[in-house]
Amino acid sequence: MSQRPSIKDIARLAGVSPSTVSRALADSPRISQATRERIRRIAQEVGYAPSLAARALVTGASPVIGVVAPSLADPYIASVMRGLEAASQEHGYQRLVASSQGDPAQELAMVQMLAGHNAAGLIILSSRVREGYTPLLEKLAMPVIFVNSLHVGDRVFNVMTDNEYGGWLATSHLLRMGHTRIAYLGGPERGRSHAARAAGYRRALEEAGLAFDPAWVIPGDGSIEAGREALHWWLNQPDPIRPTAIFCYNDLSALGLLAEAYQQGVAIPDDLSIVGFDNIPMTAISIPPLTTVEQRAEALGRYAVASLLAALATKPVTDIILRGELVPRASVKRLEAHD
Amino acid sequence: MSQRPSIKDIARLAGVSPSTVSRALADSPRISQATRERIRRIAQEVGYAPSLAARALVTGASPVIGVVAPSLADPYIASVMRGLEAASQEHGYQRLVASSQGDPAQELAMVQMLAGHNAAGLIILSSRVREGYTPLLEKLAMPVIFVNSLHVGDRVFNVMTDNEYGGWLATSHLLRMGHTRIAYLGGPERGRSHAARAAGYRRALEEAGLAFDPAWVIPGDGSIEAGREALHWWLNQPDPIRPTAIFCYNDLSALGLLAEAYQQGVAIPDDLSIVGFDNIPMTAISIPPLTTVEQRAEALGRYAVASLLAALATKPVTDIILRGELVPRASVKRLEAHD
DNA sequence: AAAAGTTGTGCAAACGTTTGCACATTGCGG
DNA sequence: CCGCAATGTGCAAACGTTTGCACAACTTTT
Repeated sequence: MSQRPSIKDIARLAGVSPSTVSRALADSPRISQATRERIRRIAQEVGYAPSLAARALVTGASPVIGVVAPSLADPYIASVMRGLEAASQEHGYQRLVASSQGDPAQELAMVQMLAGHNAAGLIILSSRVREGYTPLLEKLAMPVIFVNSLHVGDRVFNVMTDNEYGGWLATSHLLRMGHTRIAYLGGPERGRSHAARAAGYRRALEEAGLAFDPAWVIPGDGSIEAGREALHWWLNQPDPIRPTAIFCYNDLSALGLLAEAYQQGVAIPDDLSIVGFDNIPMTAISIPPLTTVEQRAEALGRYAVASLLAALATKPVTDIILRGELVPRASVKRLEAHD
Repeated sequence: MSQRPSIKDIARLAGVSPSTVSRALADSPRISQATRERIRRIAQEVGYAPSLAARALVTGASPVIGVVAPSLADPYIASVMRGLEAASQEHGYQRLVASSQGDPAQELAMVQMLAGHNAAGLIILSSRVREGYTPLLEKLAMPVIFVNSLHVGDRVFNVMTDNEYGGWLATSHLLRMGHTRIAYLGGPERGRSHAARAAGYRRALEEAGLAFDPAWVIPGDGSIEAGREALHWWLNQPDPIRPTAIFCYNDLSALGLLAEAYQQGVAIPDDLSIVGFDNIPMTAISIPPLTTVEQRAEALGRYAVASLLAALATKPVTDIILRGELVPRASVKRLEAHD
């Protein structure tokens, strides 16, 4: 048996027509119990696996969900993937995963490719494409779910973390703990999440009657390295007006900051308080454990699949916005009220 | 344009036959320059994207590599993925990724499914299936590369870390640093890597004239939690003969051990020395930075793709074994030689 | 005992490509 | 002016499924 067995081979062995085999395997009610079982048994014996390509061709859709992510190395993405993974598995869908390396052009190319696979639908994580999606999305015959970006279109839906709220939450927490000089370590410039978290940071400050100072928005890209550099930025600030706290775009850079602080002899949280974002697994075991904003990444993934499935069933779908909670740990110090 | 345009639509618009369109798009030399360009232009205009399902059906293979991994949440797997990702992208292959949640039965099911997609080949990471692959592999019409497990078959090849050597390396390092009471925190029981690392651990001990004591192989599964529990195991050992060092199956559990030690007031490395395995990014920023064995995960991924491509081109392929190096950091203390 | 329904099966078309082969047109040498 | 190669294009089969329709063999109703 050098070639994979096809439905015809089974038909020959069972002495029936290919259509009967197809129906027997698909549990059609028009097939007698006896035939069904005989065919099933033979299929089992020869190790039959249906050609999904052929099936996709005739039915016009295959049971795969196309997933595009900017990177697979990011633990936050990994968590979303887990949610996607679990939820899609439960519904018998597989995933075709492509990563765009954070490059908008690549992202568009990946989407084109996945479309060519007759994917049932697309899930796009943290898109780096801002404009320029619309013409492409219109050509796509399948529904598209964006996770943590915001796009509009005919069969386009969104599932997101309320990043503005998250940024506000983190900053408010620092304010409540008595901090007034709070910096923000930013994320990837083109990402929407970064802009929203920054906006929440700004709103919290202004609500507290504090001025927003663009000089205290530290450029970064969400990497460990960016966190290390942020610590040096901090060290270079003139002492009296130095920030007492930094809210970081994500946990990864917060962790980098923590590590560098340890090496440079800066005590966290005594000299400097830190808040992260995402609540990745590592934050629970960092030293000190990191105060952060839960982002419910796994839930994000599950909701994305749920929305896609609903769209496929042409049920009504609405955009979903998830609010995380603050996870207070040990990287923030309560400051005395000075008077 | 509600439906995706097909080759026939283009043919009609260009006033030629579908076959001519196919050839023009495939750069066949039998098509005149003029026709080729006209067809190209039209295809561009209508936003034509070929149906990969149809192509797969007739050519019998599609440009996707099936990848099976036990989990996507593991940073070591993430690194291998990055290598796979980059290398396959470079050669125009896409990846269909499925995760088996560490369950052998699921793993087999995933392989079946990927076969149904006419994948060009399969790459299987850290397989949890020991026997029982052979009948399936024989039916598969495509080459299969196993990463960090060991299977044999007609078009089956292996790319692995020399885990036995790695285990030996880690243990030898501890011995060289003066430790004689060394425990091993194990990994997933069914995984081959665990067995090999344990074997290396044992060999190093025996070469040094020390007895291997099965009671000092702490059961674990490579999770952060397993590391935490290992610390409590250590605390429960009677003091005079307590191990002075633990070699951990992977960095993740070593990191968990570190965190728990910090919480319980156990000083690393003063009270206890730790060596991990994998050299995941986090080890560089843990406190203290973790001594570990580099596993060259990204290289593993690249080599896997390279082997697969070679097998597809029916070039000779040999199994590849990668040796990592010890990455000495600060989690191991040098013990005085007691004369 | 004929008509009508029920049950199980097969035929053939369709999905969008690729590709071996045949055909038509052109230009060339003899 | 005929034959022949070279060049460009089309026809039709094939890939492995699914599915609407037709049909045969029974079973039930009248």
